[in-house]
Amino acid sequence: MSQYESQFEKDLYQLRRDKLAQIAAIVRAANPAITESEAKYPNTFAFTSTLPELRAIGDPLSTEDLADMHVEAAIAGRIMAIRVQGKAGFAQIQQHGQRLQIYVRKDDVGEALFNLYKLLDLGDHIGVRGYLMRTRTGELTLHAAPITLPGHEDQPAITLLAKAMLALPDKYHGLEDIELRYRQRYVDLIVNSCTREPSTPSSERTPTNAVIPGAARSAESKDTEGARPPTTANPISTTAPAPPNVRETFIKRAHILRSIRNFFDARGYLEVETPMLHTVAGGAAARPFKTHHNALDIPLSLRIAPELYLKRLVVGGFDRVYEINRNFRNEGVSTQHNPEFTMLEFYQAYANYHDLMKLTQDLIIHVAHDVNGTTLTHFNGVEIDLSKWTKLSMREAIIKFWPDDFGPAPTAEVLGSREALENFLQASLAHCAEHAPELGGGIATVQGDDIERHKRISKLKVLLGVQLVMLTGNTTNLDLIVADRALTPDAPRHITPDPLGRVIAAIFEAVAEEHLIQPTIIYDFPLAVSPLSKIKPNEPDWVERFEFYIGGFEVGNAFSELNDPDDQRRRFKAQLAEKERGDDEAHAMDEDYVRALGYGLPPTAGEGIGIDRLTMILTGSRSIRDVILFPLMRPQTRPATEEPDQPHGESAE
RNA sequence: GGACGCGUAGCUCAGCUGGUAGAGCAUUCGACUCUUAAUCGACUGGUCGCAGGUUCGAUCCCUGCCGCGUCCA
Repeated sequence: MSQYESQFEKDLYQLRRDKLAQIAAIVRAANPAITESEAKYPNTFAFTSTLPELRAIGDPLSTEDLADMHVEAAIAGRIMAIRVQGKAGFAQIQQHGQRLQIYVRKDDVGEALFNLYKLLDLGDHIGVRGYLMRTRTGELTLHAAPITLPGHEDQPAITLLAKAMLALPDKYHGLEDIELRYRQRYVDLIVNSCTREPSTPSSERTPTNAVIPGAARSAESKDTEGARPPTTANPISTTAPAPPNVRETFIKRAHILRSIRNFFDARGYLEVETPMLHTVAGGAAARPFKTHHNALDIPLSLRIAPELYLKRLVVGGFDRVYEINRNFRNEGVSTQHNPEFTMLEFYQAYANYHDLMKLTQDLIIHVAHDVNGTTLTHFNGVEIDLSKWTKLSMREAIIKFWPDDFGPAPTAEVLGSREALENFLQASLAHCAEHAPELGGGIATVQGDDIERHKRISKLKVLLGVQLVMLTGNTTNLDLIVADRALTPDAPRHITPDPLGRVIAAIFEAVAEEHLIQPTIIYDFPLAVSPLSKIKPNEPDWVERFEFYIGGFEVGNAFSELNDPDDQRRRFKAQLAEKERGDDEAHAMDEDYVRALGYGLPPTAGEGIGIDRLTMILTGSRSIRDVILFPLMRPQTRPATEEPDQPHGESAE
């Protein structure tokens, strides 16, 4: 397979090799001591300021100030715009997500260096020495010229540091193809990391009021990475939604992780790392990735959760532990799922789920303030206030969000008995069929808002119909629900019914989840879906567990941990029975974990929070792939093309 | 796994129920010593995702496949 994706690319590569050789010749003519390879790919460049640092110095200063002060500097960065006009030229250099213009004039740098400048291309890394000035239009600019700073005397005003052999995408539109942005994240980061607005200062007339980038940020944010002016939204965008500032998103992600660690460190939690290679993948309901250890010749699974190991540590006396790392679940990809994702899990001895409800709110508010400076965030066009939380029990949520089209909402009693729920679901489906008959004729007969309503109703009809089937085990009445994969018309007439708790949990997801946009804690889960949680003192079918939802999806999951080894063994056995029934996400038996509980797990509460999803909320990213640097993609099959000549005889690496 | 949508130059996109493809930017060459989506002039660049089918003729219509996206599971 060719290393080039097109003839264009191959020609360009050769052209750039030629230019690189010419540049090396110019460099070596000026200084014969420099080797060919050093001239083409220098080892280093001694910059005096990062580009954001230099802008912080220069932005507040007026044209006159700059002329008086003669601020000399050496900077390094990537060329993101270049314009040559006769015997002078401008270029924009990008570093740390910011840009600074440079001005190169033949009179100042000499003929040889100006020839070198003309050999530069979009995307090249260069080092520039010079002094700050403002152009006629007021833009802060580094005027390339010899400088007198110690160590920089007699050094060239322009140094090529690394040549771009491939062309950057359109300088105006950038890279908008979503697939390419994920596959070639490096290109995405280059071109979608900076507002394309020229760095025009507000300071020409009122230098004292000028905004210094970074000055407005919180005191603990000392890193230049984070130092950006607040105007990061794409200012040029007119119609199409521009790609987000990718760099900003991932800087924020790092900030979120740092903030979480600070939060837990300050509360006496120990950060630990537990195995990712498991002999028994447990701690969650999910299918694992399977792999194999050669030397030991044993099958292994990538972990689906660190839960059981973290609780072993609490048994061992680490009363407060947390872990932030990758989990792997062998499931489909969507805007909310990536097969590998980052999870925070933390455990606290002598606490229960009520304590964690409080801690969760504190954590989210802490992180939001740390990272965004506010608890307000925008997601899917909705403003979310992360400081205002609602609490509903799962049963309350079902009642509250029960859709009108399905008649009156169930009562608490209905949700307490199989027979009552069966009768209720039958009545609800009948009510829907009777009161929304105009929507039964297909989507072509409905218009406008009704289409959305129709979609919602038919989706719910299927989901609730399926739950009725799962409740009774009777699949006879399948005409309603053939859309469901698990229940095709070929399914057997009678199947083993689901436990009541499972049906209730499924009904909750169907009717309530999408409404949980503002932060909401849903507490008290059915025992049937919670094999690791402690039972509620007065309700043997319900456990002390909550999940919290933001933006319409689950972000975290927490419970008072089951610490009775006998009960835990029974629950695992019940899960094995589920597995026998065909539920391949049922929990596996973990004998060693039960043994650990045998030594005594103190009363403990634990929680898992999806870091990717939390990052989505805090950065307003609609897709999980926008907060994962390299989301899983199917490998691309490039057409094989002949590659006859390799001009420089590359070694096979 | 299912439904719908998308795939045209390196990038961003046009392309009329069918007649072998266009623009801007980038590239290349030329002019220009304060430009900033620089400007002006000239040129180059394509197996129209892949494979079949219908047709005298397919980027366009049909089928299958591949990749991506959105929604659903």
